[in-house]
Amino acid sequence: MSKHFIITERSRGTAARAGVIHTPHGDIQTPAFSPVGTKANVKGVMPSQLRDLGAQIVLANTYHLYLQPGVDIVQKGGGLSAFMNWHGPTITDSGGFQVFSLGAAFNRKVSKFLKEDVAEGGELEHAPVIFDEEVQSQHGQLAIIDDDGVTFTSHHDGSLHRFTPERSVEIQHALGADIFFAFDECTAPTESYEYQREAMLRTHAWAERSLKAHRQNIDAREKQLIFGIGQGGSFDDLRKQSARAIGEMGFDGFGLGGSFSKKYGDNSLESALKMLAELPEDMPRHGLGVGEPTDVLLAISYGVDLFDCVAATRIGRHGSIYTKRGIIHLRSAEYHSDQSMLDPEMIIPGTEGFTRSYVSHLIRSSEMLGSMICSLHNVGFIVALVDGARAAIKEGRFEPYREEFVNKYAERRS
RNA sequence: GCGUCGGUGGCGGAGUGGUCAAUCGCAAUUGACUGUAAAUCAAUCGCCCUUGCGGCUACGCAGGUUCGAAUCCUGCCCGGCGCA
Repeated sequence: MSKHFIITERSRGTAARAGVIHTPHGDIQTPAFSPVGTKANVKGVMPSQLRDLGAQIVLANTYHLYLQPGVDIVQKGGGLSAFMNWHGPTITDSGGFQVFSLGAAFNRKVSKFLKEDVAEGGELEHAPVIFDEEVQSQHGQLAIIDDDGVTFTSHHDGSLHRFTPERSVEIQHALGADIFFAFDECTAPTESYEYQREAMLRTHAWAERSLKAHRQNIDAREKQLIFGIGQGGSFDDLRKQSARAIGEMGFDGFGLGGSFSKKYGDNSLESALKMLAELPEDMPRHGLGVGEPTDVLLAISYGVDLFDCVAATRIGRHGSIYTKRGIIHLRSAEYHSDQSMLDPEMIIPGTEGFTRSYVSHLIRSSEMLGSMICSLHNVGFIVALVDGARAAIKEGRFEPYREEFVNKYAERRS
């Protein structure tokens, strides 16, 4: 069925597999990690460096590029890949996650109309806004969901916009990534069963519409792959139901939807991963936002082929790096005069020769080079980790590879 | 030497009779960050302990006024500026 994805090796004892995805911009050896370049750039890392690290794909975001610089600019630049001078395979996320992160579906908070939204006559002056107490202190406001789509205000200028599945697909066609996602509604694992089910069903309906919109564009369907996203939160039956529904629609691939932040508990990822067993075997699976080292290996063991995650660049920018013995915070006094190499056990191309003391100084003094070095290291670390997993799968030793890494990674915590 | 302004926590700088261990910023310390509204955010930041709307010592130094002073008065020390 799907000529674009071929599984070449399977791991014994786990669902891990290695394969290759064919795209117009080149083949992707899977499993593969995609650094996140939300606004058509991986923060602090040059495309040439990404290539040196062995990164094969970059993921960008529909919501952000739509608002800035605008789809037409990206299009005139030759499409996402050329525009950002990457020239390799790219993925775009649909904007569905923003529906969530902008506050809307956060923590089952009741949406309410703010006073300012209502004019004297009692009529809405502009779109109502979802109000969320948890994010209120940091951010203002946000987006509102209905069955047809999402209305939101730009975080740049407050202007009003609306995304529907059709609109998201249209924008993603214009951006021109090799792989893109159907518009979905992401939820927190802490949502109630009722809401989780509602959001899942809405996501399925949006998936159908996204797929239809994609198929209607004869040009785009030749060049781009569309992945449908499964949801269901922390409920096994919903997860399975969602996987089956999305798996049967005829998508080119599957996106594991959700938010797996630690604040939702340690098991939210693993319970969601079980849904993958319900999918057609030869369907490529993408773990959306899965990127902590041990999570990546866990996901691979469940048959995930692609990943993207902001963590590598975000924690790097904030001065933390992955090591085989866990995350370390370079800002810490512990490393202020530590003359050892950044990570003696994992030397990433481009970071050779930098000492912990030096990078600690850069971070402490807010020099951007510090953030760049740490980001580069972290992206390289995850790419290498996944490369290692791929090699291990091919050699039939994925489980020992994973076990060794996980054990060592946890050492430091005690 | 005279005049004048000023001396507050690691630094900068509020406070100008009471609820001040002292707003705030920086630095420091620790932590968070998983489809990026994040080069962001949070906590701690005089000493002691049984960590409590607890005890103690603090606002250049020494006295004084007052129920009560970082805040008012006197003297001294130090610094900036001006005049000699």
